[in-house]
Amino acid sequence: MNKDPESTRTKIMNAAESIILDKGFGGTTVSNVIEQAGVSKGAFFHHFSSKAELGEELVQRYADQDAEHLEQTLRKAEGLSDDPLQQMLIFIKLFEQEIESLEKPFPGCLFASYLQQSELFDPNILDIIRESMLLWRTRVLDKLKKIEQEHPPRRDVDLESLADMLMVIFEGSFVLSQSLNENRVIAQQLSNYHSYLKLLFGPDK
Amino acid sequence: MNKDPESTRTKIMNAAESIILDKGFGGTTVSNVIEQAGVSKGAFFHHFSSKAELGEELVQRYADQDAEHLEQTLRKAEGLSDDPLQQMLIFIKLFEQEIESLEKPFPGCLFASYLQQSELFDPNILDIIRESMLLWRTRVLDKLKKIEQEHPPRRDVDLESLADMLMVIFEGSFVLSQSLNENRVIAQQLSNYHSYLKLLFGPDK
DNA sequence: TGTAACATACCGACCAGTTGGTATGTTAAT
DNA sequence: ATTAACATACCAACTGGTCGGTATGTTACA
Repeated sequence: MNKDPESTRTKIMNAAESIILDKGFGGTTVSNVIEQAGVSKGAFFHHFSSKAELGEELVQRYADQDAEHLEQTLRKAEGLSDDPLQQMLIFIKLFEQEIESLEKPFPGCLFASYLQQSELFDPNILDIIRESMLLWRTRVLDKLKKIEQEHPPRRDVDLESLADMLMVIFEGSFVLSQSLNENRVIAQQLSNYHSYLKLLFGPDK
Repeated sequence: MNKDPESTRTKIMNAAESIILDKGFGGTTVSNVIEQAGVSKGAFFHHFSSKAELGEELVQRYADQDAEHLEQTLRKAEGLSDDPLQQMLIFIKLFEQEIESLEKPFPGCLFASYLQQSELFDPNILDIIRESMLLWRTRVLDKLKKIEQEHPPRRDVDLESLADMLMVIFEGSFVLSQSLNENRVIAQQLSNYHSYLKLLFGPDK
C-alpha cells in the first residue's frame, strides 16, 4: 500500500488544474486527468467522489493559495516602506517582478476559467471565487484609504473601483497575454496601474 | 422547403453563442444547441459540417461584429470633437454609456471564452482572435500618437501598452462583473481608464 | 406551360466511441 | 483481520456524427 496517499491526491489535482487551464472544466475528462497524473480510475474515484468534487477542491485549494500569496506579498511590501503609497507601489512592483521572472507562458487563472463556464458549477463554487476577489478588493481598499489620508489625490476618484482595478488589470492582462503569447503584457499593464496611482497620489513634479 | 434557410443558420449560431458564453465550448453539446435553437440534428449538420466548424464560424462572426463596433464607435467619437484627446475620452465614454444602458447582465466575451479553452481550437481560430485584439491596439495606438503630439504627457509612458490597456480593462472587468454579477464595475473601470488618460495628457489644474 | 431533373433544407433513427461513475477485486501496512 | 489505497473490468447514458428519406423549391427544355 502507498505510504503517501496525499501525493497521489496532489498528483491528480495538479494534473487536473493544468489541463483545466488549457481546456476548461467542461473540456476536461477524467480520463485526461488520470492519464496525465499517471494513476488509475480507481485511484481517482477513491480520492474524489466525482468530477464535480474535484472541481470544488481545486478552486478551494487555488483560493487558499491565492489568499496566501496576496497576504504574503502585502506583508513583504509593508516591510519595505512606512509610507502607504510606497507600500502600494512596491506591492505592484513585486508582482511585476514575479511575472517577469517566469520563463514559461503564464498558465492562466483558474477563477477566470471557471467563471467563463459558470453554468457548469454549483453556486457555492462561484461564492468561493467571489470571496477571493473581494479579499483583494478589501486589502487594496484599506491601503488606498491610508494613502488618501496622507496624499490628497490629484483628482476625485472612487477608491473601491480603484482597488478593483488591480484584479481587473490582472485578469485582463492574463487574457491578452494568452492571446499574444507574451507574458510581458502582464508586467506592462501592472506598470500602467503603478503609473496611474503615482499620478493620482504622487507629488507634483 | 424553408424560404429562409439563413434564419435557421442564425438561430443555431445565436443559440450556440449564448450557451457557449455560459458553459464554454467544451461544456456545450450539439444537443444543447439544437434544443435551444428549436431545430433538428439533421438541420444542424446540414448547415455545419461539425461542431468545430460551428465554433469557427461563431468567432468569425463575432470578430466581424467586434471590428464593426470598434470602427463605428471610433467614427462617432471623431465626429464629436476635433481634438484627439477629446475624441479618445469621448470614445471611452461611449462604451461606458453602452454598458450602463444594459438591463441584463453582460453576457461575456466570446474571445475570452475561447482563450480559456485554447487547446480545444485550431490555431487559425486563435489567429482570428489575436488579429481582433491587435486591431484595437492599432486603432487606439494611432489615436494616442496624435494625442501625444498635441498634449505632452505628464509622465513617460509606453503608448502601445497604454493602447492595450483598453482591451485589458474590458476583459478584466468582464471577469469581475461576471463574478460579482454587476455590470456597473465595467463602466467604473472604463472610467478609471478615462481618468488615467486625462491625468496623463490633460492640462494641469 | 408542363414536367423531368436536380438542388436545397430538413428530419429523426441510428452508430461507434466516449463519458462519468461503479462493482469487485488485490495488495500491503497496521 | 481489518482497512486504506489502489487496480481492473465493466456499465448505462450520452457524445458527435452519419444515414436514408422526404418535402419543397429551381432550372431547362419540349
